[in-house]
Amino acid sequence: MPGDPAAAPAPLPPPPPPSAAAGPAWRLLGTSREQLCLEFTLPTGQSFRWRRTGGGEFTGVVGRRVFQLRQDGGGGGDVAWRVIGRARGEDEARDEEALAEYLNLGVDLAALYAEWAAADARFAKVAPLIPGARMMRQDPVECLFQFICSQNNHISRIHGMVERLCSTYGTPLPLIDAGGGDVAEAAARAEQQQQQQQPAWEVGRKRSLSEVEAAACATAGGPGGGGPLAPEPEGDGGSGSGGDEAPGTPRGAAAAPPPSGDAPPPRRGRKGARAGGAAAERDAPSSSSGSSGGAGGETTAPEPFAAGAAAAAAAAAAAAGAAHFAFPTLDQLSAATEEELRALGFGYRSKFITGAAAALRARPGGGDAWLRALRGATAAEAAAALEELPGVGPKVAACVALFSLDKHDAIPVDTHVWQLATKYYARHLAGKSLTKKLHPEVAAAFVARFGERAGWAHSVLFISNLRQSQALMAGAGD
DNA sequence: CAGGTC
DNA sequence: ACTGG
Repeated sequence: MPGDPAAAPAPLPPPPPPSAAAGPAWRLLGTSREQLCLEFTLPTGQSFRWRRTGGGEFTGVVGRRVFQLRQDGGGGGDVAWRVIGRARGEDEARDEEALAEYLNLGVDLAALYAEWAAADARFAKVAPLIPGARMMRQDPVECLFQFICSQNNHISRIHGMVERLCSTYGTPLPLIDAGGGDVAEAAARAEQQQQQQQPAWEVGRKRSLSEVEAAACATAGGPGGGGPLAPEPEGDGGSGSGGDEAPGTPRGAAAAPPPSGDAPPPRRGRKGARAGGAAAERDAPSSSSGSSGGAGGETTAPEPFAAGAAAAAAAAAAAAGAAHFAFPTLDQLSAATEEELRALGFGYRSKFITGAAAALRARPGGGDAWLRALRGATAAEAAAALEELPGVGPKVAACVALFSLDKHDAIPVDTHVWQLATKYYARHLAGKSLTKKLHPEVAAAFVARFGERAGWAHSVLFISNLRQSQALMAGAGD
């Protein structure tokens, strides 16, 4: 047990870098590491929209705002934040409110840890190594489509898919002109590091997540607290970062060379003809595109050019320099055709995306409201409703329920959670194989042990397992 | 062969 | 059965 509180490591730099760097000023969230650890929250599989953009710094989009977050290495590990991009119409005064909601800051995580530790000795043992693993509260639509993309997929690829979905169909988010005028620099930096991050959620990973963890959330007298707030704001200048100007993007659903392999095909940008950020600002108003009830293998082929237009607009904006995009709305998403998505590398998930978008839009009152209303439903109701959508099974449904619909007791059961369950929390299931019927049983086992926020607790255990396996692999030599 | 949904 | 490793 590395628990030596008094052993204050070293004098670490003060919380937020005043205004040394370019861009908006940083502000403090006022949280502790035990309440919020970015390293255990942002890149652990809940969302695929955050990327590392510097030492211990994360950049991601929340709603229609582009946030940057970094954890204070000193004191209690407060989180510094700022907004570097924002859609027109979004009130700056509400930035913090939006972030607080997204991070579920109203929930006292430390108190929950204490409860879970009291209820489970195993949790008590591993939890100190995984402080601040907080459940986020994402937008339901964004969460749903992210996890439809996640099936049968690796994290790195999911990241790419989600990014392509956003840059192709989503609204570009203009960077804030922070008076300084170094906005372009910030954009370039954020953009250049897009392939650097290494999420965790995946077990078989052989990369080292350890070093990164050590840097940010290593707590409990761990590795000297690392150097989170590296005093080197952004000295990294122009490392070319390779060609970002990929030629082909999805044209108007035309015949695009299917990127057979896994090579993440086109990124975005294509020819930077016009500096149009305005063009893509609209929401495809194609009202009801007639498609409905096609929940299955329906191939919608509404207006070919509508999709092309949306894609082209976003592509133009991207080429013009936009580096961040809001997740596409259902209207924007419905402009996508299966062929187009396949060309973008979504594979067989393409029909799930178009199918789910169509099915949602067919819901009375709109898919967005329909999904949001599930926040008021029971976990079982929400799961059942979600599983009506194409491409959504028990696992994806649980992810959406837990990560965006306030179903804090939902348990996404994948093979790793299954192992965890049969080994510790539902021994009677050992030996069996995971079938759809057993999902509820597994979930019930976790709830029985951890209570109404079992989903949150399960996340801590999951991350712990990742770390554990990685540590073993690192130590085993091979 | 591994993961999820059909 | 499907798909990417």
